[in-house]
Amino acid sequence: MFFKFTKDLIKIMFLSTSHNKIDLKFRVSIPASYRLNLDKEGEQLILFKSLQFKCIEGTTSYRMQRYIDAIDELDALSDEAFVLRMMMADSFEMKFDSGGRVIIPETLIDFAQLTDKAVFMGVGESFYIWSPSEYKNQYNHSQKVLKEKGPPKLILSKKKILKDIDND
Amino acid sequence: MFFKFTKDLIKIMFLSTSHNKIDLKFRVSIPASYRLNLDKEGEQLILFKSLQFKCIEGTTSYRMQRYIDAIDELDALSDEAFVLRMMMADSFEMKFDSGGRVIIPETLIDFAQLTDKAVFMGVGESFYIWSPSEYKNQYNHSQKVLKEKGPPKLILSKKKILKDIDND
DNA sequence: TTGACTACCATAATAACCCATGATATCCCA
DNA sequence: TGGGATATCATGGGTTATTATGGTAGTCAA
Repeated sequence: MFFKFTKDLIKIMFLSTSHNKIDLKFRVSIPASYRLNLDKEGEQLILFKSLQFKCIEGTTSYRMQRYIDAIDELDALSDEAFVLRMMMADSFEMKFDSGGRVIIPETLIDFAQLTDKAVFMGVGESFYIWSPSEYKNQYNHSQKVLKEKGPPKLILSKKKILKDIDND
Repeated sequence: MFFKFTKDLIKIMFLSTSHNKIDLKFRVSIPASYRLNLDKEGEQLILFKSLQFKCIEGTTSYRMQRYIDAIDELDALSDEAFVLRMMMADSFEMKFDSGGRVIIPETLIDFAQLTDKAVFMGVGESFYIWSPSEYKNQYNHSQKVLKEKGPPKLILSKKKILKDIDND
């Protein structure tokens, strides 16, 4: 029963990576699998400047609301809240053309330093749009960490328990 | 209640090994027993690059969702988050054709260096897809360890401990 | 009327879908 | 328990639908 409940909480998943072209009109195809997930949930696509990286972040209006709520938790007059609000102000609701493309706003193009190629990187509840070179940096970094530190531990609670047992 | 929850967590879905053909369209049959288990649970199949080996790992969307949830718990700039995000990005939700086959994404084919044969190896909650040669390497390695160190005693005791946890 | 934007059409490549078949596994009843 | 009937499995191949992307004609505002 509890298990079932947890299962029902499963939200949208953006997965996989694809390299799509940005044409002269700043149009770019959103990967079909992302679109399907959005359609299925009846969600709008929001694009905004990533708060952590030099890339565009894409997510649903639902999750965007959660970001906004998070800002409200902060001291309204703090520098932090101010910065977050400025970033959020540059978020856009996207409209698809009949071919599943959107026009990326210029301010986002500039922010992520996109030219003619966009790398879509699905990371679960949201996805990133990188320039190919920035994507490569991100990829190389993760590979380096993986090599040096090995796979992340204690991700899943059961694994953690087993690991503790193993180490006895 | 808690028993049910725990039980579902340790459900064994994938067992046995089989050698299947990859055809010219990159299609490969997922072993029927794996499919049956997925169907029974109403789960989608996710394939992704293994973090540990040069192989593809297969698991359920439920399990992938738990990785996604774990990301939100982490500092977004932590090493673990980097690795997990890249794992999402290298994950793909599979669609079966009427014959129980999937098309393996090119990036996964390349990563696991697959050509015309795939070895499916069920390991409980997930399964691996190896190239025949890499599978052989791993198999030989495990045999060597077995010979040198003897059978791992951990396996039995671990089960016992899990059983104890179940019965709490 | 020009320029920018938007809503459609066009197309080549690819993936999804469908039906077929030989091989193996399973069933069933004498 | 044997062995023929039946179902299922892995695999092949052809047809249709979808995807990513290029192009064009219509719209609106200055």
